Amino acid sequence: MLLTRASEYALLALDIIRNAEQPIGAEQLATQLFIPKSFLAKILQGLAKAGILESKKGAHGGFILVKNSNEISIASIIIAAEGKTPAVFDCTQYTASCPSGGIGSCSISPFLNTFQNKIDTFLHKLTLEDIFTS
Amino acid sequence: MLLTRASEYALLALDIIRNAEQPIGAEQLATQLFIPKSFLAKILQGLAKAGILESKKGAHGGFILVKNSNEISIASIIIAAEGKTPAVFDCTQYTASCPSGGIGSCSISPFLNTFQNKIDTFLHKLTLEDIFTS
DNA sequence: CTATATTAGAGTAAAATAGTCTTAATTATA
DNA sequence: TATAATTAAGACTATTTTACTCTAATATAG
Repeated sequence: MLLTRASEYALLALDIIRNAEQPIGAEQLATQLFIPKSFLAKILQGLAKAGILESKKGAHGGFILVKNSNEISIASIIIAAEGKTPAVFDCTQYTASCPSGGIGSCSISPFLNTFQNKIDTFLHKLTLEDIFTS
Repeated sequence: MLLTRASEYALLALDIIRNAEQPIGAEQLATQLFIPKSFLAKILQGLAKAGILESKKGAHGGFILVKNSNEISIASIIIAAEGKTPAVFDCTQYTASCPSGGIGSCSISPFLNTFQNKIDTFLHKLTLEDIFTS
């Protein structure tokens, strides 16, 4: 699979956060979504580090959006949630055993690159607003 | 990652097979590509079952293409190699714990479906000939 | 008949996924 | 200022997937 549960949870949580007026805590989000709190908390931390969310500590703290929904790309959300760009196939992971001489020089690299670019472009053009207002 | 090594090896092997006149054995392909023979053999079996390759047993046996390169979609190759369609995110895998009431009814399903369709379409339109003659 | 191949299926080691748990830091409010 | 609420950080763990291997059976050219 291209995406893991981290992206799923991130997007589900952001849909709630974007419609809220006040900061929402990890616990409330987790309860509302029926997902594990501590795992969600980790994901929200990542979104905050990426500058997508602002976190407020202490009583009545929680998370709020930093920008408008239409200024947040789905790509940035997924990259923050996954910790990396979602890859079609990552040759660099197998550096030591690349059948071809060097990374990116085998017969299937052109296809892999084209495919990856399609995905990157799709995700960068889409915003948080786009995917929920269909 | 969307694809695993099975797809990588399948495509690399098919590039060699399509340029050959005679059946090529799993061993020769594995040697030529510097990849494990028994693993490749398994993948080639899958391609044969899918009707992409014809396998010939016994001495001087091996694998040959059943159709022309431009009649074999990349989708069919990848599905045969992976044993399933490459999925963006497979909700059905988590049936028991779907936060939303039912599969396909949560707030991110429209996005997931659109994304998946983009990928499916891309892979179905591409043929084995396309990806090597660029 | 025999050497050469694929076929089928079980088994396995390493890595990734999907979490948990604990301790520390911060802050609103009584 | 004490305290309850809340995020932050990092180590730890169970389960699943990936990427294989191995063995025995089957088929076939010569």
